[in-house]
Amino acid sequence: MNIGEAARASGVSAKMIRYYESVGLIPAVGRTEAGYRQYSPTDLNTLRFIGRAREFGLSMQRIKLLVSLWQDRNRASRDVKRIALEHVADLRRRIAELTAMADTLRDLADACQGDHRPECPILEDLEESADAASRGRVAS
Amino acid sequence: MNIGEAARASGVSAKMIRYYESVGLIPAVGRTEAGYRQYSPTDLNTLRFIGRAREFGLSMQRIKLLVSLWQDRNRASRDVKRIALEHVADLRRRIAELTAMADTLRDLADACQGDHRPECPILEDLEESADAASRGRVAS
DNA sequence: CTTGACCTTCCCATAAGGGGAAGCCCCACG
DNA sequence: CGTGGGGCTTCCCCTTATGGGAAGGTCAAG
Repeated sequence: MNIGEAARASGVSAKMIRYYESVGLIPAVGRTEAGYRQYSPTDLNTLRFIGRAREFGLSMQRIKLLVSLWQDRNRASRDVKRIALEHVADLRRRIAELTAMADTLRDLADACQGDHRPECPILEDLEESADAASRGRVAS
Repeated sequence: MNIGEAARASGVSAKMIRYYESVGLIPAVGRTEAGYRQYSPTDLNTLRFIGRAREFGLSMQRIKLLVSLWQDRNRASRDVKRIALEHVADLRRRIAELTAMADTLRDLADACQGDHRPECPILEDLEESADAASRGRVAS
């Protein structure tokens, strides 16, 4: 199976398949005499696994670990679970950051008339808090 | 004021100040005969404004718009509010994505024993759902 | 045998920075 | 006066994960 067919069958672009190979996420597959990469059904499963893991937002680093565990029949589920929970913790941290941003900005926008007049609490906050924020940084 | 002092006073690194200048987010400031950039208190305010806006996760694009509105005394608060609300919407979309990832992964991890045994619903899901996901992509 | 679809590698670009080298500049201390 | 250390300049490379595209080789259908 050529890379294009593997891409269509796995949902991973040919570009990314080559990239995953280059960074060692997947082993280099066999080639035809002309140099075309050849993919087996087993290779397809790996690609689909990776594509699915990407949908969970897992980093290449963690996916690399997961793939090796996935292929190791003697793995301990403990190790898999740890990786998953680390990622969940990362996601929750990121969600908390974004939520704080959204809430504050939403509050400011609520206080903004949003009409033809120039007065706007959003700009005032960005301007005024800047002093406090920079003092905070200097002090820390 | 040299760039280093401006960086300390604004909380924006010298590296980023030069970057903001290079991408046109801030105008090129004056130079000494030796080529050193010179910053005025007004320039500092702009830098602090930008730094604060970055804390809200706003993109360079939107900050560029905000800075120009901020400096335009005849701006309409409507325009400012629109930019802020667009960003809030972006944040909420991103939050929803991350939340879905975290919830699903957390559910899978909950179902995983996390002991020495190899059985793990996390890996099984990544493996099995891959087919459905790729079929979904092919069909769409 | 040509044409077009496919494959290869290589380079470039993204957003928002960080790291660091080479070289010039400035000031203070001895 | 001079020298040393710290500050400034530009330039280049690195990051993540991905897309775009050029130049050139390959394969299969007509």
